[in-house]
Amino acid sequence: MTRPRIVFMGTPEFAVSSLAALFDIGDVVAVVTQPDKPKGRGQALAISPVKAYALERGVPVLQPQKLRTPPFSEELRKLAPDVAVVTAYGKILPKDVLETPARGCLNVHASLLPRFRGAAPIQWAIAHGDPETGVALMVMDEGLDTGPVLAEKRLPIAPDETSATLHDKLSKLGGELLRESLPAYLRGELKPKPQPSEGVVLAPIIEKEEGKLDFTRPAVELERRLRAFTPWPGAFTTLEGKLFKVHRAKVGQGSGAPGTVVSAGPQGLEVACGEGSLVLLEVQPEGKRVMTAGEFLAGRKLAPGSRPFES
RNA sequence: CGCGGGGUGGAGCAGCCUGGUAGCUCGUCGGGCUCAUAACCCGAAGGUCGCAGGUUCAAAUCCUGCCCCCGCAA
Repeated sequence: MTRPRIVFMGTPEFAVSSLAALFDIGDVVAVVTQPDKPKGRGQALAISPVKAYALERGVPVLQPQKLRTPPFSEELRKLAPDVAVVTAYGKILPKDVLETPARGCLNVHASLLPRFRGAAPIQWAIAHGDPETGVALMVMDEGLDTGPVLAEKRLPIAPDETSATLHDKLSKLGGELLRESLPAYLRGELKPKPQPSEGVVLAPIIEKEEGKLDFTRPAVELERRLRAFTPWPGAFTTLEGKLFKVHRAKVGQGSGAPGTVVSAGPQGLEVACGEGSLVLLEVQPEGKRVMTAGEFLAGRKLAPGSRPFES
């Protein structure tokens, strides 16, 4: 076929490399992204990373408030797309939208389906302690990440992986997956393969509360969650009523009543957990910059046996 | 004008309210002790207290403006 007409839908940084890949595959006739929203300390209106990139490439940008009223599918139909590619758009697509592109809507999802269906697959893959994850290209249906899979690429999860690092790797991998598989799909060479009914795990959107450190849990779990929820919402507790963030920690062998300080020194601030202990390495008191546990302890003595955290 | 915390020797903090000798825990340098150690002892260097004005006999401390860092929120 001639160069396919592609409509891209996506919003955050993660989606940018997918969009970039599409320019090598066909004509990107429009980019759909979430409306501009106030962001940052000054509450200035910010455009999405996808919009910024689209503007750079001179592609028309659509930012519908709603996909149903007025019917977004009408606008989409006028673009006569051969296919729509969706990467982290942030909204459920209604049926009439899914049916508008001639070859359907494809989704780049950041997990090995059917594991981690949902909004936060990267985070949950780390939180679950999975040894590997990946990206999947699937044909969208009306369910939540339930469509048949066309192709996937795998990636090991490093022991010190955070969602920040994994996010970048998978984003890039998503672009590669599109370059390799989308042309083949458009030529009719890829067969959608229904997801197995076994092994389904949901990856619900992360709430701020998820980052709260519960020292009654095993240290291994807390350490994984810390990495999973970096950079957002992070791992935190409170110290004298003020927010106390933990940016880096490792599992230790100490023991004691959950939440008590096992040891405090240049090597870290060791806190007893339900199982084992968590050695806090980099922390950040509210209003302060990130600092090592040693630096923090130089100005704030925490005696072993005390229980300063009020989470 | 979205809310809030903070800028004090190299690091982290106290002092500011109730102006008048710049303190603490580390680090650094020199010396000592020890089989040894994140140890301990002795001594030393190092600060225009973010910047600019103002009030005052006197400002880290009170007042005004500006710069920078950070938390919340999104």
